[in-house]
Amino acid sequence: MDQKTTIYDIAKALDITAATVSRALNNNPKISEVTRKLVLETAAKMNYKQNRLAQSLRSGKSNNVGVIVPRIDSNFFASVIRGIEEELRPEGYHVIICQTNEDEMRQIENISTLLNAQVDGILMSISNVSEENDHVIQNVVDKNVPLIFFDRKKKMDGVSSVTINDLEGGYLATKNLIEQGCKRIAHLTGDQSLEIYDNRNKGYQKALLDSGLPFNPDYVFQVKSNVDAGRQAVDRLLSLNPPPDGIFSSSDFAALGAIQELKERGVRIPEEFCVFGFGNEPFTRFMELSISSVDQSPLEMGRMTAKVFLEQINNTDKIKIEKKVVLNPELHIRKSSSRNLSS
Amino acid sequence: MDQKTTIYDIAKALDITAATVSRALNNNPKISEVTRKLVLETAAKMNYKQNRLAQSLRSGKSNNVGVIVPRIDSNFFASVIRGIEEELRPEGYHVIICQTNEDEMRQIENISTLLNAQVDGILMSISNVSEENDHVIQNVVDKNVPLIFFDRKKKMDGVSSVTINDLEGGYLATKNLIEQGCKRIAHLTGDQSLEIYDNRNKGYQKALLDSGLPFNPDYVFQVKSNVDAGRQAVDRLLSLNPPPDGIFSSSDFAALGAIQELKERGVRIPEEFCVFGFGNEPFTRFMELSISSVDQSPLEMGRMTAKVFLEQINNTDKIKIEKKVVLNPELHIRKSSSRNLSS
DNA sequence: TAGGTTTGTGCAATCGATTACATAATTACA
DNA sequence: TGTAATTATGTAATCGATTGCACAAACCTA
Repeated sequence: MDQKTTIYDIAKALDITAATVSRALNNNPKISEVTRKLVLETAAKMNYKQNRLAQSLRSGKSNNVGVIVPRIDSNFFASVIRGIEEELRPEGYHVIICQTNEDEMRQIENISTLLNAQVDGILMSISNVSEENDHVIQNVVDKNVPLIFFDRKKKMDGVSSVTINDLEGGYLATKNLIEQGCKRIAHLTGDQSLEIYDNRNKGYQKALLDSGLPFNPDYVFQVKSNVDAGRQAVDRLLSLNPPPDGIFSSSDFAALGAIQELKERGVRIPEEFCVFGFGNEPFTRFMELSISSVDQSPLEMGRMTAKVFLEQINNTDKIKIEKKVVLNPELHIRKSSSRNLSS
Repeated sequence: MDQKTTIYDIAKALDITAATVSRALNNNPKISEVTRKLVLETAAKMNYKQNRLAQSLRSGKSNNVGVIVPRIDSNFFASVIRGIEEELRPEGYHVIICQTNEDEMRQIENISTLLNAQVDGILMSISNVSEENDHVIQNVVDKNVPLIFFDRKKKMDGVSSVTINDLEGGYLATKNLIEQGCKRIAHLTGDQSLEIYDNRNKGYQKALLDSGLPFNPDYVFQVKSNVDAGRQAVDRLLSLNPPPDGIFSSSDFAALGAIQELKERGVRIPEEFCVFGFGNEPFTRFMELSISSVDQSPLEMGRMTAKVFLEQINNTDKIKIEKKVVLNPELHIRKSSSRNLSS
């Protein structure tokens, strides 16, 4: 009853061979119109569904692509995945999701099981950079399985990547704060082993330098990307002498925490203190005191990542393409950094 | 160079047959310890990776599970998927993501391609209810492919589902508004063909009834789940005579829009007007005027959906299990519906 | 030492679809 | 009418792993 009909069943029904059925179904020009029609009709009648597994085994293409992210329940990653899925579905690919939870072992496991599953490519945002990881990732490259990094990448020969210009994002956000009149801008950064945070930090420093403002290392805190971390950072920042009058946070969540803490302490935003976040999380624009933030165009990033993969998989040359796409960050300037400047 | 080593390669290297290699790798007790060790060592040396496609074709199990959602970039669905992935990964399953974008044709397409790909099960939140869809979904059941609905389900024999008690959620939220002293509570609902909205609506009406408050059809609007829809609804609600003094919205986004519009019109929340949302989106607790909302425990829903699938797939009896899991909604009462009651 | 077990491997089919090559049937053309 | 060209289909191998059955060797047991 839940028997699946195969081309053999169709063949038997029509007293022909499976080869003919296969050819008819694949529009092979060598098949007569009569037979083709007969096969198609019978296939429909018998409710035939192609078995992709068999096809994949034969062709060596699974039509599956693995996507590895730290977690899926973050607006950013979910949006990237949406972009990837929308771009790959029309091309006949299925998207397999793997989460690492920022755990190195899981990342290694995921890569390994994806390779076992014969995925046609791996699109990933790395969680961790370590020797062992390097080894496994290099393995993917050696196996000639297209690998594309997005957002959180890793410097590797022969690996394409799609990122945003984090340095520019950090630069522009900081510049905005400076233009608003902030003189002592603090920075909340993240795990420095990840390029994204390092680059945002560099952008921040470059902006200070370009504007002739001093760089004060005491104003830079490495925090987790959550609300509490932002609150705690403010707690410590306000105890400094002099305290800062602005924050560029690499995380919207930390920026929110900072704002909450500042408000509780009676600091007026943006009049006395400006805040700029990063990530353009939905809540940043929903707040009554909306939060300025750098948009990473995750949807576009996902689409682009998928496109780079498609280019790579359809590339028949023996020369490997190494493509580095860098998207431009976009500033969303909102109330948290908008003083009414009259000058 | 990117040649993949197969069990035949290992067999050749050791001058034995592939059958023996396969058995050794699968810890078949009929293999001598000497051979087993030799095979394992050689496999490691040759960097052998099992080809899951071949294995799947033979066994008829792909170890892939398809998850169909309207969209992935929503906090709710992303969290459910997180739960599903975390529960299924340890069991050796991969999760394939499909989005329908609420488009019926795409839903049909997705189901179809997932079946072609020989997934071991389909977990879905339906986008649409139509004749054609019924047909395709029934097809899944007939093929004996485990099918589980989550959140947005459909009444179908033999299909398990995991939902929350939406009626109870609507009831409790409305009750809360009543307890706060609201006398004329409006309701923003969604597509009535979806059970979830219908049930929340029913819960709302039941709460009114139980409390002896009149039900006024003019106070019920069907809206899209976005901010603008909430604003427009308030625009119309306030023109009624008498206008309502509270809103229970089936969507957090509409609730947010409603609040924004009310504030702009100078209506004080929660003093003059209370609002209760549904979904417990992250922003609801981040707002300065935090929004009361019904939590759907999406993570738990995802986990439970995966568990029900596992039970079903591991069930060897011929009797089909039809399991209906209903999770309890949890109220998160926040400022938007918290008057300081002294009585 | 003959006959019966046990143990470890090999043989070959199977899962379902595809395709190079072979071949039969038909048509074309001189 | 005979031969070449064309057309449509069949044969069988292949993708990689698994497994029922067969079988040889070694080990027991009376």
